[in-house]
Amino acid sequence: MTALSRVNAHWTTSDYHVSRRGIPAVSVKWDGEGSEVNATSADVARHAGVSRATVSQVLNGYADRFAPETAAKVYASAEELGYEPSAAGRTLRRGSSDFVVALLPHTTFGGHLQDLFEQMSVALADHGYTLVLRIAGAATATLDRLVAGMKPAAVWSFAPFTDDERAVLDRRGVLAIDPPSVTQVDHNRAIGQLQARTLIEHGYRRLAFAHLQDERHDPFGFAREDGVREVARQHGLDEIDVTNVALDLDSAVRALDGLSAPGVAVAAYNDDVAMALLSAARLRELEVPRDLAVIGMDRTDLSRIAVPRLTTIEYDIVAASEAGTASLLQALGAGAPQPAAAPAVLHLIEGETI
Amino acid sequence: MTALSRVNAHWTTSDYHVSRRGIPAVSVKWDGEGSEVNATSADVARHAGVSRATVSQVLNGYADRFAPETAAKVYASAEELGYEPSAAGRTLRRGSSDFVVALLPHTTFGGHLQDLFEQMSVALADHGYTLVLRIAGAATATLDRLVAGMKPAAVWSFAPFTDDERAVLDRRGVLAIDPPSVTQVDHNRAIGQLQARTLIEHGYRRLAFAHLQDERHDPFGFAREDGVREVARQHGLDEIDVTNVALDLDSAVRALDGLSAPGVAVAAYNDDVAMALLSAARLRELEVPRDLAVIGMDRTDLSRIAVPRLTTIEYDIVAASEAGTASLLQALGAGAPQPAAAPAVLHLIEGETI
DNA sequence: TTGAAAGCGCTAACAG
DNA sequence: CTGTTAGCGCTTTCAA
Repeated sequence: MTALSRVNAHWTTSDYHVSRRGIPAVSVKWDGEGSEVNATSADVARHAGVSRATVSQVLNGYADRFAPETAAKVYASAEELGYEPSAAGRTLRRGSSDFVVALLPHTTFGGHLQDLFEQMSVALADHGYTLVLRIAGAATATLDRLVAGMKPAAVWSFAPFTDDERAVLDRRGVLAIDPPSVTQVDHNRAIGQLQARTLIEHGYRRLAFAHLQDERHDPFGFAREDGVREVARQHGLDEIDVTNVALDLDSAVRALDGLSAPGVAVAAYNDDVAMALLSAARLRELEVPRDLAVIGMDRTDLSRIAVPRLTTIEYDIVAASEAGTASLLQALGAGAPQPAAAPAVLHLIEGETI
Repeated sequence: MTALSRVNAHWTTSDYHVSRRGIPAVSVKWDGEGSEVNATSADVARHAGVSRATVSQVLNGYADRFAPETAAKVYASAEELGYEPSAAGRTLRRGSSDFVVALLPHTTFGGHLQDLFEQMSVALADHGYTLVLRIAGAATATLDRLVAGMKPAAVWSFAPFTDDERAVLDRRGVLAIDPPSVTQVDHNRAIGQLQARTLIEHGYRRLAFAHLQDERHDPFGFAREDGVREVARQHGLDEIDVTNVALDLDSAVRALDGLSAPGVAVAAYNDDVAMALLSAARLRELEVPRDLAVIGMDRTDLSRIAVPRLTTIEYDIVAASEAGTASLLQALGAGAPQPAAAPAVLHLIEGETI
């Protein structure tokens, strides 16, 4: 995994390489040479000796209305010509396209997000949908253009829609799918709860939560904090401390100084925050975990490399995404059977920091 | 920045929230109540008291062919009705859409990539294009479907296209833009050179390069290694050592043991690799930078938090992306003036590890 | 069991 | 200066 790894090439304008193959003036000959480009359904029909209507029907799942050999001819013809239906034509006729737009959250954009989208891409492709991605934070005006222009079958978001996004999607009448904030909160709460329970099991009685202090909007931190607090109360502990950590050493040291360490056990928003606190502890010559205990969240590669290794929680994004995909397909009316039960997605990763 | 931060919510199928606003049967009344959804150019024309052709012309940059007040009526009408042209209709007519597909490299997917795409989104939107993202590396069959169906104005890639991708794009006759591998190599070479020069300026005479050993394809490492080697030779140093580091402690320790430290100065593929080596050095009780010098690449947040702070190189992705966007627009025929000179994109970040 | 015809929204050529 | 017309590729009645 290379969650940390950044993009790392650069170029100048003149360095780019542009190519476009000559587009043949007429689309299809008699299968003359090599595979053809951009065959239309009319081409397929002619090649198969049937009408365009027949091609359309057969290729859209109504093959059983036709004689088997007719259907076979159509399939063969489409295959030979490398036919892919034009999204434009179909969209125009049907009123909405087969594209599904997924909004990429700007907040969390780790290395594993692509695994999620890859899983979704494949699952959706099986049902004839094509997944495209959009940066969520980008101006909602361009979202409006995208939705109005592309007429996607659905817009899906990993994080709850902002009010602006919601307004645009409603106005354009597009199927909009996001996790309702309530549940999102509950699940993030579960993360906080797991962190707190783990700390308490290890004997800690003074808990704290360290937020990531970031310029970007953080939709998750407060729910996690609540999860920690809740468990602390259930165990009759003192009210938890709450602090903010930006990803620089000064900020981490300041946060640590405010924490009335030694002896406190911190649930960190994520592994970055946890690592920052560990560095701060080292500067202050606190011993981990004796003087300061820390549990992270995410199981980044670097958290495993740290000395001592960070105790953290792993989130199985692929397992989680399968559930998300299922709900998306269900909303689209593509009868995906529901998975029997939600799979476990949270795993405690042992380290030496608690 | 939260390059490290992973996605961190989870959900089950039943948790998702689905909504679709009722779509009005008829698109436009006499501007009766609130803004209308999905007005067509015919609606705009009727509302403005002109023909559809006039609307089309005015809205596509030929307003000067008409009387000023006619154009004004059209603009006002479109505005009032919230008109966004249908991509499907336009695509059908024109043969290609206004979408530009950007392929997301699977290899490097750091937190800053979204800044790049945001910059591109805005720049393209100014010229009437809409950027959508695709995970590269996902089955090329779905790329084929996407290209054949969406008929994008261009497909742009940050990393050179694979042969499969190139074949699909050629076959569909779509404008394909990627950095040619030669230049890509040269620029990565510049990164290696800068690392080596920096180490040498600090007095080191025995250099090494540490690759990231990763399951994913690494298109950049070898060029960087070459850059380091080249500078080492120019300065008459011994041949450089080369090693591989996976992102776990065992691997890093093994690599370090093979390096004939103490005394060696390592140019790391990226900050992750550098951090792994620093952890290994700590385990082996080597003192940094006396026994082991390390320079990274990327300037991750955690590299700044490390004690001692990592000396590294920052890559200004937004400056770099501007050049990329310019070349894209140029290829699209949207006459973007070339930036005068390529901006500096590589910056040395001082730390205490060399 | 299959085909003919209409029309989705748009733009380009041409006519007035 | 502006409008009429045709047709991009597809799917969906409806008729044969």
